[in-house]
Amino acid sequence: MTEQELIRREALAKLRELGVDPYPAATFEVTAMAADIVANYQEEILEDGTKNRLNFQEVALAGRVMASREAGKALFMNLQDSSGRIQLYLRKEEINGGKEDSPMFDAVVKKLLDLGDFIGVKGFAFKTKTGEVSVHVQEFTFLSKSLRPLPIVKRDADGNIFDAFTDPEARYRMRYVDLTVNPSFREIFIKRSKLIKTMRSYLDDLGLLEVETPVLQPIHGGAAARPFVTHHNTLDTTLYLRIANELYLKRLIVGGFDGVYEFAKMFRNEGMDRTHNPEFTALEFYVAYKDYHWMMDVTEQMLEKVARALHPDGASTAEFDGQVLNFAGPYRRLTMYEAISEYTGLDVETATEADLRAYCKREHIEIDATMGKAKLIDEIFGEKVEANLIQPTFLIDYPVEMSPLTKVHRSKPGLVERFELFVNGKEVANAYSELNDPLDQRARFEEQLQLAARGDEEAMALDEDFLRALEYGMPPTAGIGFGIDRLCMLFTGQASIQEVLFFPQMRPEK
RNA sequence: GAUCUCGUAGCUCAGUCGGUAGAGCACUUGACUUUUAAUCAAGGAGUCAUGGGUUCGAGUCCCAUCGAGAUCACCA
Repeated sequence: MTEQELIRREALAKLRELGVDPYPAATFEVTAMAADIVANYQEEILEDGTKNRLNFQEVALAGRVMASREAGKALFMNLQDSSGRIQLYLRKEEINGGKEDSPMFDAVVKKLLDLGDFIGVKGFAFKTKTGEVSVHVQEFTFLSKSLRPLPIVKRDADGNIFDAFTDPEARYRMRYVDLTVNPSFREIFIKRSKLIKTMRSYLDDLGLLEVETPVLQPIHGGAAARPFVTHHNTLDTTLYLRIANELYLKRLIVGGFDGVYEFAKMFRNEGMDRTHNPEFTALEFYVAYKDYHWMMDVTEQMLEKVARALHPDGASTAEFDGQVLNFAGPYRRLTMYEAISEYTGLDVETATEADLRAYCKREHIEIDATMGKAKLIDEIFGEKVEANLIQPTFLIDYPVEMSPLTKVHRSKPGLVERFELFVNGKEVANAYSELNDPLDQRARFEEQLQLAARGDEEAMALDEDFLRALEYGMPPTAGIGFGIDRLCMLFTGQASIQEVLFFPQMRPEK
């Protein structure tokens, strides 16, 4: 144990000796928040020059002590609650309750109270002679003793920051410390909550039903990714943590719900980097009797609402890496073929597989012999186009081979009715006119099985029960999935997914 | 998975050519009845990520391991 930790444990023991419970059980009734007092305290100066305090004259606050400045028989502290910080002013005679021999001020407050401890105070708001709104404490209660020193960040009058707690490893492993001492990171998570709340309320207004579907699945369908595998003892069977919930949500459309949505944790047993975490959050929703054109309109409306809800001035924009992204619709709609033509000059519609291979070779795009035309197109898109799609852009009409759950295009042979939304060069949503032809769906699954047989680890598994559901009949349906973490990154200006997850995956300590 | 960078006090960091481990904040003791990065005085605090090697001598050089970050690869 470090010296400072030992000192705190001794302080804990001494508090108990003095009859102060460091961890009391009783409710402490909080009646005011720090930020509210600081923002709204009012006083007036009367004609005779005396001050008249107008509000917050009986307040009770609770929080952590984040700074302490002794001044003889008085003491200033900064108290931090969930709303922010406020200065406290304590005087010996009041804290001691007028009793000469009381240990409360000299022993308890000045010696045994440490930075990071939780306290409750009662008193009245006032302005110090330097003009800072503060609370004059008349009653003081210990609420919880902290046994480890917090890496408290200091800030001077000009806003310069000292000793910022910045080590990413320590911040992610001890998010509780990060959140306590780094208020700017708190804001990211508040925005995340607001983003989800805005989406949920938009979908509720559309009349969709929020549902829950299994995380433990016997067949990991709906996407192409390596799953986490687990085992159920009673059933003695292998189960997978879901890589997607798409096939379950569609079963609910089959069952007669016209619109369903789920905010769902997904699990993919793949690499980690600044845009991938093994578990991440998706929003998926499916609406009967709609197509992907309708879904593009809805996406524009929803994201504009989100942008305005998160922007401090209610604007439809977000700033990322110096770029101003505008989420007000309509977004640019570009077919896959148009996009490639625009950024490479290639006409992929008429090009042969050999033409595309030659192009990739010339442009040093890595390919292998097993790739068909569709896969080559996808590679070229990824290398040459994707990074250019900064403002929200719908990329539409993909080759059928890459989209086993998507309905074939109503007029363009070889393509499917699919779009992906790109923002800042990254995919943030993926949507289809859902494939509801059960025979076509079976054929597509079988193609995937052939890919798997050829060694494609990410080919989609065949789900007999899902096919049975489609055979009973699914109405025409539009569906979409959003990467919530990546949206959060965009709206909070964060380059790393770890900054928008409370507890990003880390290697075990030690 | 590959490459690069990093790991020193609770936090942020310095540490020269290989020669007794440093600073600020935090902490301890004392002073101070409106301070605010409070101030002033004194003091304590370290398995230099871990293990090995080279050397008379390693925080420093070499190797391995662990952890983190970045870039790349992979990845709906």
